[in-house]
Amino acid sequence: MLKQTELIIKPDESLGFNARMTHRAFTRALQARLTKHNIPIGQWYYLRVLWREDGLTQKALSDQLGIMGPTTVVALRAMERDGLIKRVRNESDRRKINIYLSEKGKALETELSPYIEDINLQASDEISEEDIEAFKRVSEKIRLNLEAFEAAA
Amino acid sequence: MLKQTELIIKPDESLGFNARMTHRAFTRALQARLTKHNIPIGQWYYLRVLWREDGLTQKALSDQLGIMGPTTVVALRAMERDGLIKRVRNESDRRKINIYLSEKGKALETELSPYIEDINLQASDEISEEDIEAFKRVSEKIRLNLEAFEAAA
DNA sequence: GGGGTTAATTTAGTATGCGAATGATTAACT
DNA sequence: AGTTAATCATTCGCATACTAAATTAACCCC
Repeated sequence: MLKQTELIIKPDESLGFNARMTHRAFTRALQARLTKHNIPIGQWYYLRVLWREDGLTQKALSDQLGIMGPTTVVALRAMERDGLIKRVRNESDRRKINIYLSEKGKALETELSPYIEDINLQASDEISEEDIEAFKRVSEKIRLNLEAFEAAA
Repeated sequence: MLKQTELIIKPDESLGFNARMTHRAFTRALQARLTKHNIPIGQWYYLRVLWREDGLTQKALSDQLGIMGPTTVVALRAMERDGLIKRVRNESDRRKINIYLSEKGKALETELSPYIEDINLQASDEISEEDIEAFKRVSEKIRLNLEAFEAAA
């Protein structure tokens, strides 16, 4: 029994809803795979960056991932506890802490990194190259638009 | 200092990363506006559906929004506490609980619903109609692809 | 070189979200 | 009718993520 006011955008047609659902689909897919290795998805993000570039500071990690500092602190603390990383106070600027992968953390790359390839491959199945490009292009433009919007307010 | 293995997909080029960042941009934009009205974003989702169709069961709300039952329970409990909804045990099937907006909950529609319009408008600024359609089309296809993938595993 | 500002990290508090397990009720099947 | 299965809501424990505020360290400017 719908109300007469059909003017309200149906949730499932809005850009925000689409972004939300798509993000959750990726998260679920990835989490399902990582659970087998006892790696929470929140740690995966940091591992992935560190595999490419070891020794980053917490700030640099946060910035690259678009994740707030406090969230990073909690994730990295757990990762150190689990022996995936070492946190080393920077000697030339003692405000900073550099994050280095342990052997265990490095070794996970071979095991885990195929997942992202798998998932991206599956996700883009039967979607044209042009559409994939459009998706990325629109994603980025939306982010820029909303950032500009926030900045203005 | 990048490692020589450039084979790993850069995070910011993967579909998953794009979906994640875009979702967060929407969330931030919406949250900033809702905070002024003391409405947590987790309650907004339910309000939005109820404005269109009042009296749905918790299960129906969860399904429409793609949110798990336990999350819905917590959100609706807070909403009842805040006087936005009434939870009424269904008489013909006493397992169900129907959710009805209070006057206060209904009244919020006029105040809050413009936001989603604003944000969607801003988000889609300077993006062609075709690209918007492609974004939605790809979003949905990705979800279907990943669901099929999960089901297979 | 002191005082104020900025930067990086941390703590505390709260909200959101999931999976697994449980309770309560109804439906389905002998 | 009585047992079993399915459905809806809930509780619990944990992970993720934010804001606000505190802490420590570095920088800058007079």
